[in-house]
Amino acid sequence: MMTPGPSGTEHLRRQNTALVLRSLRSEGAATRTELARRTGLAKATIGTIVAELGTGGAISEDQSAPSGRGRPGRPVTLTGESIIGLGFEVNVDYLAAVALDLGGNDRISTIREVSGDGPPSVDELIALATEIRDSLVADGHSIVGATVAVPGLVEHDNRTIAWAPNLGWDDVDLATQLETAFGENCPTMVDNDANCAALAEASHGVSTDVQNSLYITGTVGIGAGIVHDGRLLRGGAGFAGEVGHMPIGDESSVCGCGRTGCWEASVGLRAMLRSVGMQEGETPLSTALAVAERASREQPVRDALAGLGTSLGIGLATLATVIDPSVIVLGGYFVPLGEYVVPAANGVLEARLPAADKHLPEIRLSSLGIHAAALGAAEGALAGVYAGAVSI
Amino acid sequence: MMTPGPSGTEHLRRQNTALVLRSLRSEGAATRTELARRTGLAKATIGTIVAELGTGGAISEDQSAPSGRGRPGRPVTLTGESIIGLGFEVNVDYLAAVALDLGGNDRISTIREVSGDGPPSVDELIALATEIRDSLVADGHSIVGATVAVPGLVEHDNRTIAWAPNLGWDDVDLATQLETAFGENCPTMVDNDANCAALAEASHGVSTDVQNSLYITGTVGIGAGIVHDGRLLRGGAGFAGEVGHMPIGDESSVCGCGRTGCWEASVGLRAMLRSVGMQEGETPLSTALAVAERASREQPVRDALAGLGTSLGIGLATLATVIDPSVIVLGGYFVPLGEYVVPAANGVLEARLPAADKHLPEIRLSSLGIHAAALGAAEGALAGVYAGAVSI
DNA sequence: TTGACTTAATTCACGACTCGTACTAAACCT
DNA sequence: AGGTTTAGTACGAGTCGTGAATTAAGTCAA
Repeated sequence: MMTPGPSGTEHLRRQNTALVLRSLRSEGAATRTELARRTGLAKATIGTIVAELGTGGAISEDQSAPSGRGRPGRPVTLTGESIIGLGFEVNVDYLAAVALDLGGNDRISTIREVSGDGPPSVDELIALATEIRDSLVADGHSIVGATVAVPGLVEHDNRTIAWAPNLGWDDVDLATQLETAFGENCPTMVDNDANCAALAEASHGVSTDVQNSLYITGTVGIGAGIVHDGRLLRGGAGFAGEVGHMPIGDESSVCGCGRTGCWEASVGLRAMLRSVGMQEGETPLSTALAVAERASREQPVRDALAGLGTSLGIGLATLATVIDPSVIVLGGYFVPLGEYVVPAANGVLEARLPAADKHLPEIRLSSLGIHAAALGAAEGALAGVYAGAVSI
Repeated sequence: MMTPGPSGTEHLRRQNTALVLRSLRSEGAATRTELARRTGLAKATIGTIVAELGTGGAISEDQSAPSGRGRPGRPVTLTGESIIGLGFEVNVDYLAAVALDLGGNDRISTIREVSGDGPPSVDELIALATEIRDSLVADGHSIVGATVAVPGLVEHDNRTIAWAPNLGWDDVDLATQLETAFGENCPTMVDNDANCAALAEASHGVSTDVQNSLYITGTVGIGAGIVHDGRLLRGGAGFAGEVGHMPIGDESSVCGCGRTGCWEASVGLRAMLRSVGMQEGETPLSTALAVAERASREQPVRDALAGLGTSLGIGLATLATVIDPSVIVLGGYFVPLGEYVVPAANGVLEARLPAADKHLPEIRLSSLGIHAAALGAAEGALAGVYAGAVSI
């Protein structure tokens, strides 16, 4: 049921160090005394931890802070410039990379279009990853880990891609390939892109204020990332969140997977375009922008989008009934169309949720854009530090 | 995102003590040397922990064990006779109580029919609870906690009933009422009955071998308990698992909640009876036994139950797509009808799950019967001990 | 029966950790 | 200048886990 390993005293120190780091991140810079109050640790303990963190380059000390009586405190700030987590996203038409330091600043944030046609190759990803890593290492940064977000199913060990139809990278042990490419010790993980985006919204986006959130990706397919009690819900085999194929849609609409009645056959990009009678553009986002532009002028388009919102709401109501998120974040193509689909979706939630009068999840629109998945991947790479699993 | 408190050295000891306890429970009795190997702790540490556990009455020591060469080890067994977790279940027509010791033996297991008609009163529960507690305390047992399972929504703090239509116990702060009734320090929690049953199956039932399971209650209503990574999934407000009202059923069937299309309007007890053309009996279980008896003789009944299995399968496929359980446990009235509904449900899972060829959840039938919820509640009361949160 | 051998459990000295108290440092106020 | 107030540090005490050495308790062979 639960199996953390044995704990020695140095584990205790990592735990408390992580506690200080989390406090600095979530509640901002503070003096040692203030940190002692926030964490409940003794002042002496805070002193040694902060000193250690200082030599490790995780924090910087602002000079003095005049405030009323007494000796002024010296607030420590979580800059962590030299401590970096790497995040990558592999998508059909681009590669994205984000380098996030402990302070939460993205020191690198890149999108690289894929050269030829067809999805990128593993070699292209490795080239991008090693290039970025090398430049960071050359600048004296120390990298604590890397995560790659992919559109597909990832094994539960977070190392191997089980099934990624859009990339054709089936059964690729991506984590090991990258680790050997990096040469040095740089623990690497692979995760689903929706999971990563959900983590990004929960740590840097619009759902930072809650512990339970549900992120919905909206492109041609529909995926979900579920954050429960601050942690990703991955499921027994790592395949949780493939909500696009929930059998709750119209039985007459055929899904790309060959089945009928899949949710994404009703609310995916193609279904949306069919309902408004428009053609697909360059990217899901540009397509949605074009639709939003027409919706601002034409009532029938607005009506069609409200219908889409209803279908969306039915799926969201199903999901909310099961996992009870505090916040639902809509991403991808739903963002530009938010004002047209969210009211209808909200109406369905109010009508269908068993505990609607007690508690209703709040629908919000993603604010992170195309970097979401890579940012969440980088955050995931840093997670071990904040959890006390990794020492710095 | 994560907020465990500060850790001192005594916390470390509790952590490692809990590690030993878990090892003893899940892998059985062992000598100190064997425990050191299993947990990774030093032999000296195991020695002191075992000694402490011995004086606390959690373990007992079998005398010697002749096995080949060398000094024979003295296996320690997790009897924990004096350390008790209490579990209660409040249902419409009965109260159940289970007293579970650390060794996993239920020392008391009682069902009490409710006297008058209508659901039991809070006073009846308190009477039963204090009676059982007093008799255990009189026998020298020490009670580490109590949990009450109720059919309804429980606030996220696990203390207050938010909504229990079948009991009429809305907005009752049951935890505080029981704690004051107990007098002494006996931390008490309240939880949903499906959650408790899920925990029971995961700790003593048919899903002990996996970390991710989904339990489905089948009575007039349908509920779910979700165990993810060995822990209950409760959701942002504690309302997760109200799957009976997922909007995935037949739009023409009216649910008891007044809506249409709820899953339980298609697979609840009443819907099942309608499909086979039979009347409701005394209890859901006796009703299902009568149906199973007729199904063993009449093909039309079997056909109707297969149809029910298909509806069941659609809901299970929806759930499995979202949370990816390794095992699905069917409880309540589904148990006697298992052989008639499971094959159809399995067929739907195979046809509908996106990753069906990679991984398919296994449907199993509950083995714990009517005590399931109370047993899980007792297990939940002991959970703090195994997690290292409570010292003994 | 005796003595070598093997394995289990305990003892002990050591290092790492946290904590509380006493002490020093650095400001402001009168 | 001297007092006051608050921040940070130094230090000893107590707890914990660890590894090596030691003791305990059997088997096995002669």
